[in-house]
Amino acid sequence: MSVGLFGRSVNQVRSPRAERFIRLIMEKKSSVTIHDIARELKISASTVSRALNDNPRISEPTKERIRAIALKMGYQPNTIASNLRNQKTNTIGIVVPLINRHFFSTFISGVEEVAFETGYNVIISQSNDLLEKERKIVHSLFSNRVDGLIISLSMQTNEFEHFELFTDKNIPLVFFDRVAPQLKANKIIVDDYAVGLKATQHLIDQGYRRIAHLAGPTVLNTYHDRMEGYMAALRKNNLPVVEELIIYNRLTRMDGQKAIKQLLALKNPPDAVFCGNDTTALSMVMYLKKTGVRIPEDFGIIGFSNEPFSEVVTPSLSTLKQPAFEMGEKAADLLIREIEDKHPPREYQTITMPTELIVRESSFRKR
Amino acid sequence: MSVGLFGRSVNQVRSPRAERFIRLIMEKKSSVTIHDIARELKISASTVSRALNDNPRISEPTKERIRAIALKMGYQPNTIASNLRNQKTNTIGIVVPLINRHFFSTFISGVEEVAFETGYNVIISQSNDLLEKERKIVHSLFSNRVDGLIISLSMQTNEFEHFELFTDKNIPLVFFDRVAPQLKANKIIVDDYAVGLKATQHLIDQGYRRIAHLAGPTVLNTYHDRMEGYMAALRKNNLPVVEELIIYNRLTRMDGQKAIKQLLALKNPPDAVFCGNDTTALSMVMYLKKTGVRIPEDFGIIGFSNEPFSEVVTPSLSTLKQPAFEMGEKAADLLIREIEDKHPPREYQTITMPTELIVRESSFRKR
DNA sequence: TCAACAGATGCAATCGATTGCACAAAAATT
DNA sequence: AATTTTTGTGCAATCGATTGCATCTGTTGA
Repeated sequence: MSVGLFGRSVNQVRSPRAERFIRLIMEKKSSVTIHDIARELKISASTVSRALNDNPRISEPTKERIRAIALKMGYQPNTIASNLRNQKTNTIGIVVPLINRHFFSTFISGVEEVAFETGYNVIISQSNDLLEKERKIVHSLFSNRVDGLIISLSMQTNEFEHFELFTDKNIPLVFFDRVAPQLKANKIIVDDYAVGLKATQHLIDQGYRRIAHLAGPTVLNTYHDRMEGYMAALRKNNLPVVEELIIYNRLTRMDGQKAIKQLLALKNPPDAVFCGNDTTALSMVMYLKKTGVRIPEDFGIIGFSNEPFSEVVTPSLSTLKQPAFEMGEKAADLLIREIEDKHPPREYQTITMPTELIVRESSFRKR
Repeated sequence: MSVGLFGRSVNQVRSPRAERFIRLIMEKKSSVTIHDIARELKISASTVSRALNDNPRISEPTKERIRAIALKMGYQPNTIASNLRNQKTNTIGIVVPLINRHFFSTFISGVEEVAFETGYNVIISQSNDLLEKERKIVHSLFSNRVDGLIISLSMQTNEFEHFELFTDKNIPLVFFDRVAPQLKANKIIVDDYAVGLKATQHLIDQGYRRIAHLAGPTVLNTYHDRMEGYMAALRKNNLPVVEELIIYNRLTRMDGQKAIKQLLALKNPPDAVFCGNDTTALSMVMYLKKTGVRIPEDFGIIGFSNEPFSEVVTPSLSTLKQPAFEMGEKAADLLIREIEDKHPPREYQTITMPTELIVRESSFRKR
């Protein structure tokens, strides 16, 4: 019996070791583990683990020996194993509608920078503005046990059940840009109402009197609030809010062109427009140039978000700048802070970032 | 003794369960595991695992019961545990110099799309063009046991030891855009020599005769090859290669402005320039407009990479388009194929993607 | 009636790092 | 000299999913 047990124990120890050995020598395929180091130094894996984590319970000379051998053997810790044991992945997930949009990629860049400094990895996914894809991604990121999630909703998102995976388990969640008011969670936004107000007031200050607005889907807070701001500015200046001067669409380039045609076709057309983004503002500029309307003399335009092209078109585009990079930094900061301060019961913050009115040629006519 | 042992065994078994139970009920903090499902159905975890993986060894009725309960209990698999056991993470790493550059973010978008379809996650990092950060990232991605890596080198990268982590263990690696010729690995590039040739030939065809070139750091293949192409085109047309007409710098906006000033200050200045990127081409256009030089009549300009702004500046910028999105798709495809076809001994591919000459106003003067 | 076999399920080890507890040796205290 | 305290290590369980092998039940065929 005793022999049997011994035999088995040899089996347990030897056979996998032998296999590992073969793999190591023959294919160089496997990696060095703390057990390999332990065996080499005839000590236990616990000690190796503690030494490499600089645990005070291990003596300095032992630590030295272990570190030296670890380096020599080319040891690289297996983060997966560590993650499993620690129930922590040091990874945060980001979901954006589309990675290659300037605002989003700049935002991500900000997140990544803070995350890297703090020792976090970033897993990025794009929802392509599809609810179904967003759902899958959120599930997948949960299964990958990200420590927290930063997300801007897809255009289609109108229910939020998939986020309960996170909220139920108290996994930190930060929404940004496109958020839903009913969600109890942290949010990073800009004051879109103020954006609408500032943009419209600027046009009024420049002497435009019949101002149109091209809005995105107003189920999204960001477009809704901007429109409210636009209307508030008109009222404040005793200008009428005219139904036919407000157009709703998805703010693509084509949408911009369609909208400007539609506006100019009115029997009483506008003399300026506040566009929901720079893309549509740009397509209007192009169209107006082609048709010989003078900007800003006959027609004023202001966009939103300060795309890279806005500064360099002719005429250059007035717009409002959102601090994308800083928003990313802030989001990462907020999220990581919450991941690491586990104790205090959650209370949700909404951080409003400043926007900056950038006046360029497309709306600047001195009186 | 026996009581002692029993006591201990109770401790081992009960105490964690009890703790889990408390967490589950009180804080809803923990997750459902296959063991929870197993206990619920009074079967073993193995069976649950097999059922959820649709293993034929489990009978259909049992599978049904397990699936139903799993759904009801809100089971979400723990990918970490699975990864550890399977020695596979279904994750690929991407390293780019800067995420928020149009070419890179579009490339990433392409990678992400293919990865998502194939069931892979993507971890993204930016090197900020710093070798030291690139090293850290590569180590970190290795420790996270990514199944493969896609990378464009930082501007500083002049040694490649850190990639041995991957090559030694036969972990697939794809370089793109900025690659090093000495690396034995898969590569996705554009034919930069052809780029230089096409751009320069186009300027010549438009009647420009004294053509300058603004090049990036020629240690990088991409800039080197482009310059070679430029020189080849001149020679082919019996035009002299003039030392002082070739300027090397890092291709920032400022660099572009400095370069055009320097060129115009020559006693025999050029009448056209082929810029290493659109950014510098743009800053030249801006400068020339300001100083009253007519484009394209007096001076021709062509850039590279077709940035979003290139189409919309006045005059619009001639350039060459690299298929960023398609390159990303291709890279992901190549990488994943290699991850999954483990058997065939590696042979390295270099895939050259087509570029497209886009002629716009900045270089188009019909004769 | 019993061996041979197929089908369904369970046991226990495994992936690699971490950690509470136990324990031995050395140092400090009385 | 005897006892307590400190210091340094090791043992074995744990995280959750997977899987080779063993086991059990029921069926088929000789």
